[in-house]
Amino acid sequence: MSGKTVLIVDDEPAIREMIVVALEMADYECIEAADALEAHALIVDRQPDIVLLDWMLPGTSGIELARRLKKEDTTADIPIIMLTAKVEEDNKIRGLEIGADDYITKPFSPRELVARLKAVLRRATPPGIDNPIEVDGLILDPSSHRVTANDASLNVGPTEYRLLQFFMTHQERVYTRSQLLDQVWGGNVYVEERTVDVHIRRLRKALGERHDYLIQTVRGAGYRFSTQPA
Amino acid sequence: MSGKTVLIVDDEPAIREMIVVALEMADYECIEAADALEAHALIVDRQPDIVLLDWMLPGTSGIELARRLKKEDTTADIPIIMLTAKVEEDNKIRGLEIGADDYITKPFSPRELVARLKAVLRRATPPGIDNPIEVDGLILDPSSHRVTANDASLNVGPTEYRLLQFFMTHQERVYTRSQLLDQVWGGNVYVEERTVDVHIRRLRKALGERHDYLIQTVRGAGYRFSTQPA
DNA sequence: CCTGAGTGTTACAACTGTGTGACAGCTTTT
DNA sequence: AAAAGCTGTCACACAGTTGTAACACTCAGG
Repeated sequence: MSGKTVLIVDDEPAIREMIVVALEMADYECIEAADALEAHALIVDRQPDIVLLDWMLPGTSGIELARRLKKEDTTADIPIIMLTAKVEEDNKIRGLEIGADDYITKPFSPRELVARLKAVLRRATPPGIDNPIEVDGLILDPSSHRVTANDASLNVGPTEYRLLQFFMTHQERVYTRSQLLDQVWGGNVYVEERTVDVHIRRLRKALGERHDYLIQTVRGAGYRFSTQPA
Repeated sequence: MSGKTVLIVDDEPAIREMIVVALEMADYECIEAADALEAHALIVDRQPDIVLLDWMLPGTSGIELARRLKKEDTTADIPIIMLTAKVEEDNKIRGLEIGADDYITKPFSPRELVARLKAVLRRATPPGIDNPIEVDGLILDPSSHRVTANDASLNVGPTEYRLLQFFMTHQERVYTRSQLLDQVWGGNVYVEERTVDVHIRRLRKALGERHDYLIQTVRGAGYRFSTQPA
């Protein structure tokens, strides 16, 4: 039915096995890795649709791997769900900042896992080399690298384009300035957070009055792309 | 109190009867099925909150039914507790057992059964930070940082949002102003207790007449979030 | 009916977060 | 080499938010 491939990265064989069973029942194809290196190789090789990544790994930590994946163009679009052992607020936030698309705290039920997986896969539009996204007449077409509204091409700068693409593939969710810097600018650049504001402004301006409502400010939190007018 | 519906699937009428008695004493509504086919029909028809599923069934085995339920979207979210006759140490079997949301080995005490049931049901709707919480049409969605009623976004300020989130994850219990300051404002700020009153007022106003009954004053004690109109 | 404590409500000044335009350094195009 | 475009940062303007005080109201007990 779905046939999606899931990479499970955890050093505990028992946990991997449990997840594999749960996911195979839900008709996912599973591949496994015990450490970050093996995981990285498998990701490049097999290009899974999503990665389940344990927080604690021997050697390179899970978060380190996540950061690296998000940095490389070929892997940046693969959704990541972090598995964390304890309920750690800091970890959660750090994980999301780095680019994990969701996180689950152990212990979790297989049902919960599958539900989250589905949600993330639904949300994350596949790397869409040529998968135009359309929202309320606004069209972003990655294949032609163009943004269109009412058959008229909009003049959108490179950064604004990436920003818009990220937003359109991650709608209805708030992102902090920090998260946006990680996701759109790419993890390890040092840029002021307020810079995001400026590019948001430029993006809104480029979208015009017809569509600028899509980029919404969430005071004290960040920004959100939503079709529902705030 | 709970009124949850439990489907009991077992081919032994005596065992079903024992379970029914135990669960009805704990205020669960019970429906029964003797085989997989009957069970499947009842699940689709009655949408129970949880399924108690015997491992060994005539015809289609219990695990077969479980797999099918998890595959179909309309039933995948219903938790399953497996009843197994023997203790199987084999990893694969254990994995399958865990593939359900919990399992119990016969013989078991009624008290244990009820305890497991409660635990699974509690996990089924985790008060997780990032799952939307819904009460009487009022929805708070942390991922989009939004409060909605009747498909319309409510205008809730940052502090009111945090306050509401705390209340919705801690319903049916009174909190003093001091406790609320600790929990919502964060332990070490010096703020007058009466400030809580003002934000309660703002929150009520934001919720509107439709929902402001949820925030209840407990004279001399503090405030409470409850679905029962005081 | 009166009283005092507890709570609701409003107004407001200080504060904080965000919008906006300008600008200098850079890179790419011409 | 010049022009055009892009980027990041800043300063200032502006609007939303916050905590507090003041006053109005409610409730329980005498």
